[in-house]
Amino acid sequence: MLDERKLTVLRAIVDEFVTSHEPVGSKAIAQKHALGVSPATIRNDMAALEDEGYIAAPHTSAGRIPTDKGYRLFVDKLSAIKPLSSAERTAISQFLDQAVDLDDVMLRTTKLLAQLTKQVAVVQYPSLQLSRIRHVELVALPHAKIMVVVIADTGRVEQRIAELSAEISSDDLDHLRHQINSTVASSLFTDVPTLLAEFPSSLSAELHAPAVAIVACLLETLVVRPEERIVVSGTAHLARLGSDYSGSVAPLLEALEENVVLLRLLGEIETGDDLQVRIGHENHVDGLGAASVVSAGYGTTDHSIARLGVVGPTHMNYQNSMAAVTAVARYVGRIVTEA
Amino acid sequence: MLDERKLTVLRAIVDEFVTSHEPVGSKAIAQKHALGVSPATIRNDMAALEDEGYIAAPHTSAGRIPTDKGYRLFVDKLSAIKPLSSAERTAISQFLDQAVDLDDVMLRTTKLLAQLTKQVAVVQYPSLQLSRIRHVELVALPHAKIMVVVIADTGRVEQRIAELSAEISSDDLDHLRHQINSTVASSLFTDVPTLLAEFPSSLSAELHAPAVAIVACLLETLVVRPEERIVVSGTAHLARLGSDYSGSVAPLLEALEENVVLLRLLGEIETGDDLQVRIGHENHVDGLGAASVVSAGYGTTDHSIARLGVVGPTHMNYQNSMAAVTAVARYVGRIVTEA
DNA sequence: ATTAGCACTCCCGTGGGTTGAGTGCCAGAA
DNA sequence: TTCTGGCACTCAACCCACGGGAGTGCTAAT
Repeated sequence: MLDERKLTVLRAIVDEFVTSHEPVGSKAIAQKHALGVSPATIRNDMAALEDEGYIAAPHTSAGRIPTDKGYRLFVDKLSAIKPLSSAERTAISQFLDQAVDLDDVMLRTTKLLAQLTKQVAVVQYPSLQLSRIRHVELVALPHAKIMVVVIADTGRVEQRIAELSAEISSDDLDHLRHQINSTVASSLFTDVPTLLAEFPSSLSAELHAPAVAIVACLLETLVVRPEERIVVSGTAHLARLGSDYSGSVAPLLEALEENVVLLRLLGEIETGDDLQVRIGHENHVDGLGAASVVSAGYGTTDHSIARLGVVGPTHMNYQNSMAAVTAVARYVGRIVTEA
Repeated sequence: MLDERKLTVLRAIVDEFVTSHEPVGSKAIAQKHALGVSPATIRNDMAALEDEGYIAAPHTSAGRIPTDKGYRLFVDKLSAIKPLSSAERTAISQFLDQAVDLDDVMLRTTKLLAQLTKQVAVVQYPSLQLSRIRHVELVALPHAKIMVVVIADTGRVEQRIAELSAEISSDDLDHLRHQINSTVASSLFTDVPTLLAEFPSSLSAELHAPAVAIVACLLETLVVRPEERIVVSGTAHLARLGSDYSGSVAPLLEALEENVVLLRLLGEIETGDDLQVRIGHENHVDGLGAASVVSAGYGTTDHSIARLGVVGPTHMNYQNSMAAVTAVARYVGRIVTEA
């Protein structure tokens, strides 16, 4: 069906269109890509590619542009992800190593990805679902309120206010803190409900009520409604798109502000090597039919704790994006897990 | 120079242009605004307004559009800030009261402002410079590292890692924590350097080194490099602008990602009633010559701790924006200071 | 299987004519 | 003086016709 040369032609069309953003004709391919055949031959191949649905013509007398299916084949079979230069790699690690806390790591990562790819970068905070508890801190506030601070092993810090029915003594609070920490320290967030289920009953009567309130607060924060945080950067790159982007940027900007949509775009957290590319309508999000997402999980090599990626037009430079996403994910994973 | 009717004409032009985004002519004003005079009279007034620089004509046979100077006069003298409806007010307070922690308050505030004004909303976290310390927590980590967590009275939480030269015992850490807290609790962040200057020397020899490291970390976080956080929302509204916005949206999007620029846009933190409107070139930021910023401080009534506002095209609806910014600032100030 | 040639299609830029909204100015009315 | 109706003028926007050109599909020859 598709012999070697037809694939080469498809690759040429994608390459060309990605740089020029204009329909590419048979002549241009014959000249710039030195296939040793005439434009007429290319035309026949192009007709075949069009029949198969890999390319399409905006109108009769224009060149061809790749379809989603064409990009898909290109990404799967025709593009070698060339690794970044060593200069780039050292730049990445240096920039990220300057980060001073987790927020800073996340911020720097988005900035970096956006700059490397010239696209919009999206980075998810380490998921609470997959984190372990490093420490739980209880801070007494006025009016019988307790601030519950949870520190995850990834450096992520969450806090919430619990309201008690009565003031609690400093000693009792110390006791509670110690008991809670020894119960849940270094266990998975998802295991916390089980571990703390019987906890209040194990205490003396007067500590029972405050313990219930605090545990409820803890569970609310970590399990019932764990906030999946996301950082976005590089939206200015969308302004470039303007006219030669078939969709409108409005739905894209909207999607970038909706955590739920973003998480769906980034995809499920998987294990292992999971560089993922979603092209055009594969995203199944209204208004993003002309957008692609390149994403990967980060964490330890065999265990992702969150995802990051870039969002751009379907005619983006996939090799570059894939390389950058892969490299950055590796570095961030290292930083976040070793901290 | 400018009699009453000319001012009315200017107001009419601004009103009309803000809704239609198209140059407005003398006939339209005479009809829609029932001034009781003929278009010819309006034309004379318009000629005068143009001489004074309040309005301008894109080309000979088009209507007039307000200049920056025109908007300025409009905002200063011609627009009554009509308060929000009581329905809107209760909606605001209900939505904000659902917030579960400071991050949530900030996030909800931007979303709310963006929705109310249909513009880009910008909210600054309570400035560390103006906050008081509620509590300092020290958490021992593996490898002789200490996580220093600072909780401000506004609910803001900052954390940083301090590296010690040797492990420290749990008791010693408790001692340090207690000493630090009793020294700095409820004092201004800016006073912390003075308060802790002599602190390490007051300790026993073996606690001296770790105390120095921890205090250094604390100062780094709070004073030397206090991170001014900012949340932005509603960028999708920029997509609407497209053609009838004289500037490009690219520099706007860039500015929105640069904290430094954003802080400059929001303006200095002042005391008292400080609703501020910067129109077009008054922003003194390249590429934002066609953008306006409406901002206000929030906090207690006599003491702002940060600012929030909206950014939009110069032809935005100032009354609406000013009302929304004022109202939201009041509610947020209440929530943040009473927590 | 490849290629040269050729007719065909259709986007796009150009130029001219027309339209219409809006202006500026003037002369007369209030 | 101030306002108004009238009128000539300007100029962006729109329409339309036209030609150039890029690119295609088809066919016949290699």
